[in-house]
Amino acid sequence: MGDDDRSTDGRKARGHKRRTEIIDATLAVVQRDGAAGVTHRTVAKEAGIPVSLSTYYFATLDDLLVAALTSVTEAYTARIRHIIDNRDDKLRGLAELIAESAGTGRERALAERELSTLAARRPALRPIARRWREHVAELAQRCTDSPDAVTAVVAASDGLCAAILIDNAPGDPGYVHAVLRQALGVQPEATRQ
Amino acid sequence: MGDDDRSTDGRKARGHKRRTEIIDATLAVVQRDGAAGVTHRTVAKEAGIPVSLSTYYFATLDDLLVAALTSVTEAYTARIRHIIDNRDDKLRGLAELIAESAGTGRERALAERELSTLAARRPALRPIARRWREHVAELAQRCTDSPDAVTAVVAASDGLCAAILIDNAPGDPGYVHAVLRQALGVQPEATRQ
DNA sequence: TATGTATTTGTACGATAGTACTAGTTGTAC
DNA sequence: GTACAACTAGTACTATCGTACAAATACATA
Repeated sequence: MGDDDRSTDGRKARGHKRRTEIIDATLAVVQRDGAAGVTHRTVAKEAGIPVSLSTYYFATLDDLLVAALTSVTEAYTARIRHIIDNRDDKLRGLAELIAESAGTGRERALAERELSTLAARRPALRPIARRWREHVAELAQRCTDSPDAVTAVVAASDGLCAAILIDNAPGDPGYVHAVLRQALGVQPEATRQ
Repeated sequence: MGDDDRSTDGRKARGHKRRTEIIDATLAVVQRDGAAGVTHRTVAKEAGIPVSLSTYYFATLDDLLVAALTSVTEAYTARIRHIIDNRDDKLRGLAELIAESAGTGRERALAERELSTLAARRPALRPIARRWREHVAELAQRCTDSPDAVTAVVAASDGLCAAILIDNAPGDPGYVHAVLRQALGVQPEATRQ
């Protein structure tokens, strides 16, 4: 009756943990070498496990990429949902989240974009990639009644991310916030929360 | 003194033509199978030429992808420039260009996005990918004096493209135009050309 | 403790990749 | 026409890929 992880977790829990480790290793590879660099071997090396263990949890490479994209998207949508539920100045929260992409999470954001591009070509992945967009839309709906404004905010959010990544611009939350407000159509002196 | 293409073109011109053919074949492969499907062999097969001919014009696979991205981006920026120079209702022209992505050019637009994502990871390609963004900005500057509005339009343009591609939405020029106007911050009854 | 299942590992096979190499062909300039 | 350079083509080498497979180990449960 040891008290280390192995004994207390149970097989099912440990299996789930391994799965998560492999997904994390996959994301690390995507961050470092891009989606094209993802192979069972590179992932296994990153995770410090034999190749056959990677194929044990993800029979095909496609399964692995799907799982990685799902994981990334769920994490992102969770953050947006948190802003929607707990934040008064939602647009500001969104701006900070976007700006953060340029800071510590730049490579991470790049990986997300790469995986989302991958999703455009795989119908099975489209619903997943679409989800974060729906969450941003829901956030925007709390700030305006205009459908066009909602669409503009969603599109601008995506475009701002891309701009920050490609232009390698500094992710200034204030600047991003100003642009989002512009897309929202609010007057600077009369911002709706 | 023949009058067929081979004789009149000269060696240099024919070489350039071959180069273009290979680039087009590359874009066709990207459209069909994505950037990951681009290999010297698939491109050569698509172009109907032996593999070694592809490597003759593009020593490495990277050279080929760089050339393909450059070609795509130049074509796109040329169209934007045409709108800037010859169109009165510039925002409308931009909207139509974006909406067109969902119609006949959907696969094409998808290829462009894929290649642009590729560019985010290769510093050498960033200036090229950035160029179309600068052109859109220039277009927007003809419609407003607000820097934030310009940024919003550029970001929204990119985001709208992505939305159309991923959500597979219908590319309605009127709708796109409305959203762009929203980003621009003009009132529906007082559109500044 | 015994057993069955989940997990882990090492190894191997066929396919395909990038790219180098050599030889043949074509067009141009003298 | 002759020589030179550009172009075209076939082939082969090495590396790495996805994936399959069998054996070994660990662990929960009876």
